[in-house]
Amino acid sequence: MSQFPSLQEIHDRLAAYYGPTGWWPGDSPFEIAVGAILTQNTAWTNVERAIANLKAEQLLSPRAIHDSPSDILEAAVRPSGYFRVKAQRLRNFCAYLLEKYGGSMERMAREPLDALRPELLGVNGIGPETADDILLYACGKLVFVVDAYTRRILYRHGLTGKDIGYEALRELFETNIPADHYLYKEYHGLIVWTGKEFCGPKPKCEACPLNPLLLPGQPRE
DNA sequence: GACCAGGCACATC
DNA sequence: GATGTGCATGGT
Repeated sequence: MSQFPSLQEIHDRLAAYYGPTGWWPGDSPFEIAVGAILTQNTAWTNVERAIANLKAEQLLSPRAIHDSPSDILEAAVRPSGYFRVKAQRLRNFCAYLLEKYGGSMERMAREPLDALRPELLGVNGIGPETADDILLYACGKLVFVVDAYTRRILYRHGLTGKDIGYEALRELFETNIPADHYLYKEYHGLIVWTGKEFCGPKPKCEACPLNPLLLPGQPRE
C-alpha cells in the first residue's frame, strides 16, 4: 500500500488533461544533455534560440564545443542567459564526455546508473536536476527528475513540507509510482507543462486539472 | 519597469 | 550545515 497513492492520481489527471507530452524535446542524446545545462533557471524558449545558434554554427558536438573559442561559444549560447557560466559548463561536460567516453553519449549510457550519476555530479556545473535530466532522457536510465515545479506542486497540495530536499523528493516518487521509464519521462513532462501553465509564483488553480485535489493537506500559498 | 524562468557553485557564518 | 549571492537573457 503506497503512502502516496496521490502521486499516481496526480499523474493520471495530468495525463488525461494533456495527453502524451513527448518530453524531452531534442534530436539526439547530446542535444538533450546540452539543453539540460542551458535550461538551468531559464525559460525553455530562450534555450531553443541558443540551441538553434549552436546548430547554425556547427557547434552541436562534444569536440566542437570543447575546441571552440570562448567568445564564439558564449555568443551562441547568449540567448539562454548566464552565457559565460553556461558556456563553461558545456565545456566542462564535453571535456568529461570526451575524456571518459570518447565523446560518445551511447558509450556513456552503457555505464551503470550507480556509477554514472556520481560521475555526472562531479562535473562542475552539473547538479542533481541536470544530472537526472541527462540520465533519464539522454541515457535511458530509470531516475525520476525533480524540479522547482515538482516541489511547488506537491507543497501547495499539502503533500510535502516546503523544505523537503531533492533526494527525498526523488525517492518519494521512485518508491510510490511504478518503475517504468516511459512513465518517469512523461510524468516529469506533465509536471513541467502544468507548472508553466498553472503553478508559477502566482498559482492559477481555477482551471488547473489538479483542482480540486483530494488529499491529505490543505492548499497553501 | 518589475518580476520571473525546470540551477548551480561558492563564500560566509 | 544553513543561508546568501552572483550569474543574464527574453517574455509577460
